[in-house]
Amino acid sequence: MATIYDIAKLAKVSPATVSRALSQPDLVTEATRKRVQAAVAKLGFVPNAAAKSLRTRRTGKLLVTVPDVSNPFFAEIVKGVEEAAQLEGYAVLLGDTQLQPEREESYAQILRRQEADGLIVLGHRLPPTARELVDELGTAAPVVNGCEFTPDLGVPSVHIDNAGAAHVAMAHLYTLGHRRVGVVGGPESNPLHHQRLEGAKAAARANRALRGLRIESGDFSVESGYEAGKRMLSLPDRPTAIFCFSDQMAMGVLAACRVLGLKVPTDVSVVGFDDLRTTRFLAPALTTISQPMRMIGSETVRVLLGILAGKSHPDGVELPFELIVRESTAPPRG
Amino acid sequence: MATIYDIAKLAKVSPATVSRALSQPDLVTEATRKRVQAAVAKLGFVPNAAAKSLRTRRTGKLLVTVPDVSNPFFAEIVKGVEEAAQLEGYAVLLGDTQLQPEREESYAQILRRQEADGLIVLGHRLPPTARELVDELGTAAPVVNGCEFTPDLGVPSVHIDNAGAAHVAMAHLYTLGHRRVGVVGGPESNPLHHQRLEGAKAAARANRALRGLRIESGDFSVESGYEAGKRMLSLPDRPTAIFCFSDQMAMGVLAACRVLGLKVPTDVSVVGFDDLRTTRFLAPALTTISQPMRMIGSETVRVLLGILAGKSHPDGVELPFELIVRESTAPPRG
DNA sequence: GCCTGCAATGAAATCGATTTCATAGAATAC
DNA sequence: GTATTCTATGAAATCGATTTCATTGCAGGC
Repeated sequence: MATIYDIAKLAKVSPATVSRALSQPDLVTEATRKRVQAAVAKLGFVPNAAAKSLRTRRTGKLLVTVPDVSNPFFAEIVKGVEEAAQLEGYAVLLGDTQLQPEREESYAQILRRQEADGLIVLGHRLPPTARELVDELGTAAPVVNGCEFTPDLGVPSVHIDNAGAAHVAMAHLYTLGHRRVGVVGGPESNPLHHQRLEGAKAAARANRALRGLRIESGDFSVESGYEAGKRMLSLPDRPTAIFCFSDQMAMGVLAACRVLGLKVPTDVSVVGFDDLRTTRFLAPALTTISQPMRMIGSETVRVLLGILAGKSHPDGVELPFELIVRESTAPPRG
Repeated sequence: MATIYDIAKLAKVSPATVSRALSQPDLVTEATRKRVQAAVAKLGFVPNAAAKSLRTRRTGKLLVTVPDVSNPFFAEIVKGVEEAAQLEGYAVLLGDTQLQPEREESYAQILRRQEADGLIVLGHRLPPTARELVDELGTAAPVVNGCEFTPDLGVPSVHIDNAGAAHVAMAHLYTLGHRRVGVVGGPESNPLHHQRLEGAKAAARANRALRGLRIESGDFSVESGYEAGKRMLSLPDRPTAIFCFSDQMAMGVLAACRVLGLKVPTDVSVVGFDDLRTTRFLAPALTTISQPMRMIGSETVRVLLGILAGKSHPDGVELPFELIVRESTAPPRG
């Protein structure tokens, strides 16, 4: 592997000049720049990243930790992150935490070792090492949260108004005339779950239907939606509509309906959350809350790079959502 | 940030000893190791990755390039990669190429700059820089291909027998009694597409049904499956069964059937490919070829680490597939 | 014609770890 | 008891870039 010294020798200049010719071209004459470039081309020189990063204290990498990349919701956000990062000249280090604290921590260490310039956490807690960093540096800590907003995290967050979105989804069902509405939520420990549940309850209250509200929790996966759906729909006074906190769970509920011989939306209305790319192709096409996943990803990058550039964004960013009405919701029968 | 020199001073040893105490503990006495560890704990020392990597020429990172992370098929493979990598102490750099040659190339450069120890390509071509590397180093080049096997790539590959799998899927349809069978393939340029098409044709030939074979191409996405399905099913002598080269396209075909008022499997049988986690929850549950995506991911890591350890795997690995019969296939009507 | 200021360059220090080589002292061999 | 091998450690070189500081030479000001 050729080094900057080899280039220097070949171009008959000092290594310092080579460095300048490559990273700050306007500091050298046209002539030397040309000579350096020629030498670079001839030897196929590529600067060593470790050496550069050791000196400059920049790695050009952003670390993203995600509970599960194979979950299409997160995959879409990661895609947005990657896209924005690449556009800004950064590479993406991906950490799949599987919600295991040890994995979360082990990825946070990567930031401490200065193997990445910043951290994007798609999840609701900061591992100890990241916590320390945030406590030390305050709003200058290069840590941003994506999609799961919790004020006590102490880092900027990019998210939608989850309570508001849940409210809108439920209001849609109440407006159609439903009174007994089921909610398939996320894990109890999840702040998203709580925010959405708050919104859902508020809507129920506003429609004097709190009593008809039934709540089950899942883990956002199709399987858990299927199970929760079966439980809920086997009740004697089963709900006439179900609002799920993810499209995947809604898909599970749809499958549960089929198994139980219930027609959607005739017997049961179903609303999802996320608007994954495939949801509109489900049978029936799913009514859902659309959230801008790509943009959540790209905005986290923007906020993070802002912090790296010295601008702090203590409050993060709130992005818009939208209720998309498709075929899976209708007035209750009779 | 504390450095190894600070630790050395505090522990009253030389930096060399600190380094040894941390990376090769059996080279130092128990006593000094303890002193060093105490100092490390006290100062919260974390070794600088760039410095380490500059000296050792190892980064502890593997680069994965993928056409589209938000495609659940690739997301699942990436998950397998991440899992295996983390288990072996490696981190994963993720590159989403969007099939754009410039992006592919820009990621290959990362390998050249020695920002990663190896490259996993999920795709069917090597960008120029990776090509060079492979030409230079031969089977010692730390480059592995995942899922899209082409012998002329010149790098080991982890994949299933795509032609064989397509053959099995088609044979299933012919055994049910179908004669007019449609195939929704991938892009013409895609080697996977060709291998599967070969297998499909062979099956058609073996069943004397070549004439009834109709071929459309998509791009593996739901949308393209939907379009291809509509085209195919609007024909006067429409096929009674359709084999899609991805579950996503099969999902699109299912949606097309609904729009055209055709029942699956009564009017049309549909077979997918991949067995994504959600396909069994589709309506109707999809008959498909199951391929071990996670394992494809983890095996690429294993092969790659093998190469880094000096073992070459010129032939790569072929993993098993399986036909999973669910509800979307049945004998043709009448 | 001399002084000042700027542009272009080079020498050498620097980033923070690892590793080679040398050395002192302890352990073993005979 | 002496020679020899280990063991534990330290000094200094090293990885490959960037950057500070110094120097040279030339243009412009007076």
